[in-house]
Amino acid sequence: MDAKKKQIIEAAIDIFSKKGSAETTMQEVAEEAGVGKGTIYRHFDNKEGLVSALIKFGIDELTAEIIKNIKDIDDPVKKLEGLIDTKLEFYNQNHSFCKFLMRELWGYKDKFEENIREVRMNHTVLIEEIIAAGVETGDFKEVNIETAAVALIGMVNINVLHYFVFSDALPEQNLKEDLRELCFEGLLT
Amino acid sequence: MDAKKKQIIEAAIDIFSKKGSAETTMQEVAEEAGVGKGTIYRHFDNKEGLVSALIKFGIDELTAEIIKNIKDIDDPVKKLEGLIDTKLEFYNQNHSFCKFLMRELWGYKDKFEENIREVRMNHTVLIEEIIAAGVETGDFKEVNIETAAVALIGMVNINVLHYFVFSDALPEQNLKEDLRELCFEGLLT
Amino acid sequence: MDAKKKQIIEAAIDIFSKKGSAETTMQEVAEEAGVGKGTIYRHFDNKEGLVSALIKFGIDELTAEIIKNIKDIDDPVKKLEGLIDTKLEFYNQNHSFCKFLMRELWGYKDKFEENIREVRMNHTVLIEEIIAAGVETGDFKEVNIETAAVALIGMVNINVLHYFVFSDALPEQNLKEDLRELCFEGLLT
Amino acid sequence: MDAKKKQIIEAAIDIFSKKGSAETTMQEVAEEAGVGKGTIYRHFDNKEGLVSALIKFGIDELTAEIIKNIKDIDDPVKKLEGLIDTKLEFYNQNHSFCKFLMRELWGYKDKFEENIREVRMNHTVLIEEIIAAGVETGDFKEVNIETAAVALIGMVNINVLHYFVFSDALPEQNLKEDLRELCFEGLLT
DNA sequence: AATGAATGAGGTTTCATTCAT
DNA sequence: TATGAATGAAACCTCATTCAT
Repeated sequence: MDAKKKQIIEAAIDIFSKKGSAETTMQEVAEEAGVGKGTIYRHFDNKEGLVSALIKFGIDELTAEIIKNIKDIDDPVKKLEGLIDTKLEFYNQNHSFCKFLMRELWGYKDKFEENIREVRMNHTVLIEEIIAAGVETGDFKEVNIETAAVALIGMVNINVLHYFVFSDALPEQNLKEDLRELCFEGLLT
Repeated sequence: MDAKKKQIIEAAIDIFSKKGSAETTMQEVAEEAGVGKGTIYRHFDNKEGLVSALIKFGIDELTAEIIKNIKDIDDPVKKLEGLIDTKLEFYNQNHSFCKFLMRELWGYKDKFEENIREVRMNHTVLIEEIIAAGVETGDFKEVNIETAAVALIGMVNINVLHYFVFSDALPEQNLKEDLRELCFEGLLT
Repeated sequence: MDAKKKQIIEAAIDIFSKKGSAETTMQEVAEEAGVGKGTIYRHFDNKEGLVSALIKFGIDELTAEIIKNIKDIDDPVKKLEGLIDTKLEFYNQNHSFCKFLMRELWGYKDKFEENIREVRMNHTVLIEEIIAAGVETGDFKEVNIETAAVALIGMVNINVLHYFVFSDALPEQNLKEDLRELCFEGLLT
Repeated sequence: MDAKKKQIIEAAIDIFSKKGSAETTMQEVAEEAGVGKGTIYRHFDNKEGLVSALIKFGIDELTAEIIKNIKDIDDPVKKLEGLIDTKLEFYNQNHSFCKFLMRELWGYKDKFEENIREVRMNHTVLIEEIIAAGVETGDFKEVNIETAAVALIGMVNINVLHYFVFSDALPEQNLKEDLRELCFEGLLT
């Protein structure tokens, strides 16, 4: 990828994640990236296009990371564990982007419809397939696949967002284990 | 409450939930409410104050509903069930508001800090207390209370948001049961 | 008409005629009119709409003036004389507007198509009808009506524009008579 | 002249005549000419210089053509006929340029002052001289030379522009004769 | 010499907010 | 008290021009 485009993407993620894309001006993005305003428009159609591109860029990286980490695992339980771990690690290493993503993602239907679809294809469906495989093997209960996948996403994402917003960092210990346990065995003793 | 203030709140929720508060003008809120723009400023300090008030208004209603429904229950498991049920029913009956709330809530730290605190006090903490009680009685595992509470919120809220965004309605059957099962017993057989 | 709208129209004509509409900013129009920029947009859709409205406004006034002055004349020769006189007087009394009109009118086809049509309907056709009547009565030669009407317009308008641009005023004497003579009897002795 | 400069001039005339110079970007001129943007600035100071050069270039060609065609004629009437004919033929063969010229020429005083003077020197004065000679010989009436010359220009130019704008071509027959007749003998029978 | 990526001043337009009626 | 015309700051985006390659 073009070096200048990468500069812009990184600057935009940083600054959007601090103030939100609506509260940030293109001027600020340009300054943060150390380029002229016009340069942003050479690489992205408009502000919405920039936001879109950031979402796609991040989701693609996360998805690639997940796939890399779980492609050689067969056991659905281990696969799901790997997925949770990868998500947590990715978010932890991409603090700003993570906040940005969680907040902009549930935007308004038509605005980034293309991206939301992409997210579903690359993310929800990925999880749905693992769960479906686990149901098939008898490892998982016969739950509604869609509900379970979305529940897993909500569980993990909202926890990450919660800790980032209120403590500026994930709890140092056991978040992984806690989430695994809640996900696999639930609250009851 | 002033009748006109209620008109404005209801109109604002409706229209904000369709297009997002950032994409909606005060003019549009005024028209939808059937009042003059100036009248909105008689009841709310400014646009941010209006958004804030809507969030508080909705959260208060939800919380009141939950408390009403579970205050006479002693068993932590039943209490949590009641909470999940009440949330789902409330969201289902307040379709627009629900979407608005989920989207605006994870806004940007300083913007609605007051409201986010309120939400935590009235909502997360409420759940934390129930879980803590359940841990006390031995009904629940010795999980991290905060993580578990937030996981529950994420699980429920993101599912609701997901179905509202992609299907415009909650699944007709079993969402309650599915979420209860995932929450209490997890995925594993 | 709204008093503020009139202020804007007059200011816009003044300033557009000095620098051309493309070289003038809405800010300048607002300042000249003594109103806020936003006020212009309450009365006109956008800059193009403003230019359009000015053209229509002026043409309508000119046409009304012409019709008022020649409606009671039957003789085609006198009618055409009245028309030439009225145009010269109107332009002379509306110095700025005249320059503005001549320059913006021959703009680019699709830009003000509606207005150009209006000008033709209200102006060229008006002249064509007088000439046609004169041909009928035998006062005028059997010329191509359209060519003759446009020639008359060009003769008068370009002279007015010429003198306004190069001398800032019409020649003090005889322009009327000179144009009448050229129009009716031509150059030859 | 430099081959590349000619490419640029021709491309610029083409594209300016379609959309107007204000609505055309240097980028578009460069693309149409098949050169880089920078190359245009090697041959012209800036955009205004380019427009200026086009006007001068065209006027010079037209003037040269006229002079070539009438330099051997002595009779003022025939001379003026030759001038009208040459103008019509030149415009007819340079459709785009003609529209461009007519529209940009009556621009704003200080913008192309140099060019407007040039046009006057090369064009109006040329006509004034012929008319003056005709008055001298007794062929023409004792009209105001300046008014008559400008009237002739307006008559011819506005007709050409009119037909180009509304019919995309000059009338197939008799325009020359009609204009000669109007110019020399006027409308009256 | 030729290019086109980069720039940033400057333009149009929107919209939260005010205030005279 | 209620209104909505008026305001002008501020945002997005364009494009003439420059300059490193």
